[in-house]
Amino acid sequence: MPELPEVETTRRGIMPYIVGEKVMRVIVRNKHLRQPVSGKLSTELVGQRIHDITRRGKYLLMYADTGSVILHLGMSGSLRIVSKKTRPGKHDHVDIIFENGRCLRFHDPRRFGLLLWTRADPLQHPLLKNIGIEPLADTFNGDVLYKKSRGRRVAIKQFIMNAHIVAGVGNIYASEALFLAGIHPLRSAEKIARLRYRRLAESIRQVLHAAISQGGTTLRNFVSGEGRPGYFRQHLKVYDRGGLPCQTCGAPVRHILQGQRSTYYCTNCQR
DNA sequence: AGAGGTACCTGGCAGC
DNA sequence: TGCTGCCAGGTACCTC
Repeated sequence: MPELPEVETTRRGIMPYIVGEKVMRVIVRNKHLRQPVSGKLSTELVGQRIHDITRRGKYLLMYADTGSVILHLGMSGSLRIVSKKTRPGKHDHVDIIFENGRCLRFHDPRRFGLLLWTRADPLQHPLLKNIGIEPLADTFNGDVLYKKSRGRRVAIKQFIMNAHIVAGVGNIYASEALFLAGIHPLRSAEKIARLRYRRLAESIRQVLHAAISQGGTTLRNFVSGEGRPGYFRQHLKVYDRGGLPCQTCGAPVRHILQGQRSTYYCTNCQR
């Protein structure tokens, strides 16, 4: 479900309700996520205040008094702010309940998500310390991509979806950014010139910013922290548009599989 | 080191 | 209606 724009939308949606608030109780109904939810999450987090929520790639970091919660939504996860009296549904695995009566509810049917408690710097956690550059940071540009791509024979789409290269670009926005940049998704990363990487970096930033401004993309079931769907779906140029005419040239959008993931592109506009 | 495949898990939908 | 197979927004880990 969530790529960078959806995670960022979630972050912005939940922050006003829980930053500065004190945790009263943690309920873990199902601890079997990507890694088991540690009992320390409940024992240590209770009584602490949340000071800030940041994002690194697709990870959310909730900073509390003596440690942090590392949270990932996986393929199907979402976070909602509900009243603590709201009945939990089938896949509502974890609740973090605050003094103000609000509840941060983690919902994840496929359970590829993650909730960890750490007392150390979360950015130094093994899952996070090797994540690549933030595409929305000032330091991200085509030259960075160009340098990292030398000697990389993988297809460019898989290259930009590699979280150790760029953080947060998932399957939807990889296809979209390549379309905007006019680059064929099967092209080998090492065979793309510096100038084209500059255009690609700009396209990645552009599509991520645009998606965030629309509250992300809802294909099936993404909802923000406040329960709203994302409205970027109607702005998608190629993703999930297989067989439909390219909005630039009219040729049918092609759908292929790359590393078991769907890729969409225009054979005419992307070279 | 890089690349490719596999595993984790549930639900929805198309096709029979 | 019900079964089967495939697909889905992610990523870590294994092998070669």
